[in-house]
Amino acid sequence: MKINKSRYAILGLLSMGPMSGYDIKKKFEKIASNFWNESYGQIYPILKRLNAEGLAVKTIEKQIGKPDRHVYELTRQGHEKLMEWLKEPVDRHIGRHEILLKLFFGPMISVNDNIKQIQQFQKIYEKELTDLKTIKETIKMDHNDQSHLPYWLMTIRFGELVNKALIQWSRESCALLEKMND
Amino acid sequence: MKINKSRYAILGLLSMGPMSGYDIKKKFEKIASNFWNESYGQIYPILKRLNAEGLAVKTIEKQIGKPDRHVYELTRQGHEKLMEWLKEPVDRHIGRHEILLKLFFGPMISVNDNIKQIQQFQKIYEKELTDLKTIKETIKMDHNDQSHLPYWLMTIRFGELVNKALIQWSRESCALLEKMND
DNA sequence: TACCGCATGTAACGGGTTACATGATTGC
DNA sequence: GCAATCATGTAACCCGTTACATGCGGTA
Repeated sequence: MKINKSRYAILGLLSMGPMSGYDIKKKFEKIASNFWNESYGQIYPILKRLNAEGLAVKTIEKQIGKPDRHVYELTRQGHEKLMEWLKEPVDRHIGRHEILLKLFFGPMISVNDNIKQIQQFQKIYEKELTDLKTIKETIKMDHNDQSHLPYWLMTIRFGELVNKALIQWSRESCALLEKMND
Repeated sequence: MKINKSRYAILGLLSMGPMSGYDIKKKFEKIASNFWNESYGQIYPILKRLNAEGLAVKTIEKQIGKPDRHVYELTRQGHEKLMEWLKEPVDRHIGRHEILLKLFFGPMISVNDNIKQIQQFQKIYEKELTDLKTIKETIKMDHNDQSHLPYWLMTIRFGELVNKALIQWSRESCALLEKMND
């Protein structure tokens, strides 16, 4: 059994207020880019389907000088579908980290080349850790009602802990490889 | 630009010795299930392509009472293609953890329902942590040459650190939500 | 008798990204 | 004059899983 997460991601954003496809993309980039993103290629067809299935209603807002906005609002059924999904247990998520695959075949290249790979990997997550600080500030500004903030901060904390673990692993692994070099 | 990781995963396994599609699947399950898996729907077509592109050669081993084995062996070009890829820098990997998406819309359901979600999430990674011990033992048996072992243990260590971080996050988050309940 | 392991493969489907098409306004 | 922002959408891909088809031999 396979469920479409993007569908629920969009349903979820709409639950916080009426929005257009364009708004949805921007919102994800602004406040959830640390763990989620959606492309227009997903968003627009999904909105169409949500509308067809009676989970959202569409209103067209005319604008002058700018294209029309197609604003979607959740129906009661939409809210219910979302809540159902929120209560369903999550399933295991396999990482498929490319660095692990490369390291798995480590002996094919030199120890130094492996060290370089890990160092580059480490840099990615060090940057991510500093980026998280910016997102944290952004969401503290953005939340309209009190209720979302604690949950949003949990997603930040998740990123902090995981990134720190990845950095620690990088340091450990490099140290190990450097010992092998002697 | 988009590269096919499965292709290189298979190329990598073949670099450790001639193998059939069936062997490849079993090998991944046995020694890399903590971070990688491939389905037959990927493996067989990829092997066909590797052969067509001159990266692997195919030999058919007849067996009695069992189906023929189509054994693939890397060519020199195959080895080179693999080494090239191993040296290419890895790119950022966005998690798309369903639990974070659900938590993001946490206020839609009760605090207790959110706690339940996190507890279930935590259980998954506690189990994963104990499973890692088994895999660790398996790979200590399985490695034929000395060279791979340290790298394989690094992939295990990766899992240990990340899973521990996820468990810690679960505990912290549950504690936070329980405080909100009062 | 029924299922599991061995072993190959394909077809259908669903998920997701990227590139493209359109077109007005605003700012450098 | 050029790029960016606003705003919608589609088509072509690639990636990946699942289900199915085939068929022998051993075990419970």
